[in-house]
Amino acid sequence: MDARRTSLSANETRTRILDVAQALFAAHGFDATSMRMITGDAGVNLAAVNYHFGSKDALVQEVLKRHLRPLNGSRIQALDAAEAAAGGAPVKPSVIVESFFSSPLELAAGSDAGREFMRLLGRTFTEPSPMIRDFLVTEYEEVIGRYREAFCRALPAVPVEEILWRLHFMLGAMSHAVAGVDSLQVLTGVKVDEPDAMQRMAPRLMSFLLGGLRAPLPGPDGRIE
Amino acid sequence: MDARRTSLSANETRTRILDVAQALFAAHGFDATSMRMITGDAGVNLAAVNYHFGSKDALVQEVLKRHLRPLNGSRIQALDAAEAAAGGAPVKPSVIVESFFSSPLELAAGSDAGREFMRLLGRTFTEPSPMIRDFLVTEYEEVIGRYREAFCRALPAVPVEEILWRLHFMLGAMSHAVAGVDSLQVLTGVKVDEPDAMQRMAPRLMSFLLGGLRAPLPGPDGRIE
DNA sequence: TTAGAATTCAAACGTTTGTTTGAATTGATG
DNA sequence: CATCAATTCAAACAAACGTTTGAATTCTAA
Repeated sequence: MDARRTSLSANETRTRILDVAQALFAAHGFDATSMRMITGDAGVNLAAVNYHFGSKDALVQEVLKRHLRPLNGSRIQALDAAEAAAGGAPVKPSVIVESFFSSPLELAAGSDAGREFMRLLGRTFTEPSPMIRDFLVTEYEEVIGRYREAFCRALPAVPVEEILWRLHFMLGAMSHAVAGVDSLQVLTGVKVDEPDAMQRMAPRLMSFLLGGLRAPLPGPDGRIE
Repeated sequence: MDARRTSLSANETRTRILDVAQALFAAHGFDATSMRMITGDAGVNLAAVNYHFGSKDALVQEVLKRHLRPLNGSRIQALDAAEAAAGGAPVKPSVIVESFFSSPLELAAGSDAGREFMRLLGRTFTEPSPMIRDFLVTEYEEVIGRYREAFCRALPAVPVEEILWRLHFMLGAMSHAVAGVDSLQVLTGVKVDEPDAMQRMAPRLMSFLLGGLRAPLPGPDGRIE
């Protein structure tokens, strides 16, 4: 009826669905977000999600892929650059950590949508659904492999298993930190919701991660020192 | 029809529901676990949950409370003991960390059910549901307050906000680590499923946390050193 | 302008969800 | 043994879920 535009272009419908779905997934979780909530908020027909994406599961994957692909791409790019700068020599652990964690932190600090996505991604790691589990394994396979190799070259004296544990811990710390984890947020009083929270958090998290990475390994008896 | 016992005692029905619910919640998440799955696996009638607990939400809270109450109780007990041992003087940060994190790690290492519960608890932190959020805030209020105070007394030179950030990071690292986070588990190759995984993880995590806690604070410009 | 593909739409599909009901059964107490 | 409360049970409830359908509409090209 409008003189200018009476309906959305096909691509605009897609991106509006993706934007709204990301916001709702982040706010309520995948299961608690219904197709009717998504299409309602997006102002599109209920059948639009199935038409454009096939199913709700496919939409979930598409929402995650949209920003995760570029994110892991820039992680690999950063590691490539660091290795090139090192010229054959192993890259320093701190540089590896920095190149792995600066991309997501910049994404989270860059825009509201970026913060929203990282919050969603942090929650996604704890999703037990096989579909999401398989998706994450596929998406992270390459980047984790590259960084594991880089760590092993940088710390040849440290057993691989120890490196994997620390990588696991670091991923968990960042994941929870950017996810906000509202409960802990309220408990600790740290406000992750504010727009500039990520800028203030990033250097603190990076320092914490490097401190953890450099911590002395526990002896065979479990004693720390 | 059995000569020995034809039905369950009322309390046995309750605990069987709690046990089965905990296992299913940990395996599939709260939303993806239906009342019919719970009552079916427990071998009780569908209406039993509503009769004994009132609602599914109430069952969720009861499952969490059952082990979280004693867990946070022993945390406070450990801090009490540490403060008594210090006799008026501030408790060393490493001792505070140890007293906070050793209880959950022991719980996770003690039994399959303990590991299962800690895995569930780790996932619970990322649940966006208001009901769970409010529940966690209430349950953690006291213990977080006590430990925050202890940290502030131990590190008077460090601003409160910095302490809260680090507490937040440490909680995230442990939470993710014990939750297993199957995706990362597969990616990093770290097997958290095995029975003795927690015993091997605990000292490594503790060392990592202390390293992060002791890391240098970033300067006002965000530089680490 | 017209034919055909792409997209939108309202309506309904069959399932599954958590919860409730009222009768049947069990356990404890007198 | 009789009584009453506690518990279990099969059955049904309304509501919400993801998905499908076929017609209506819009867009694209010839």
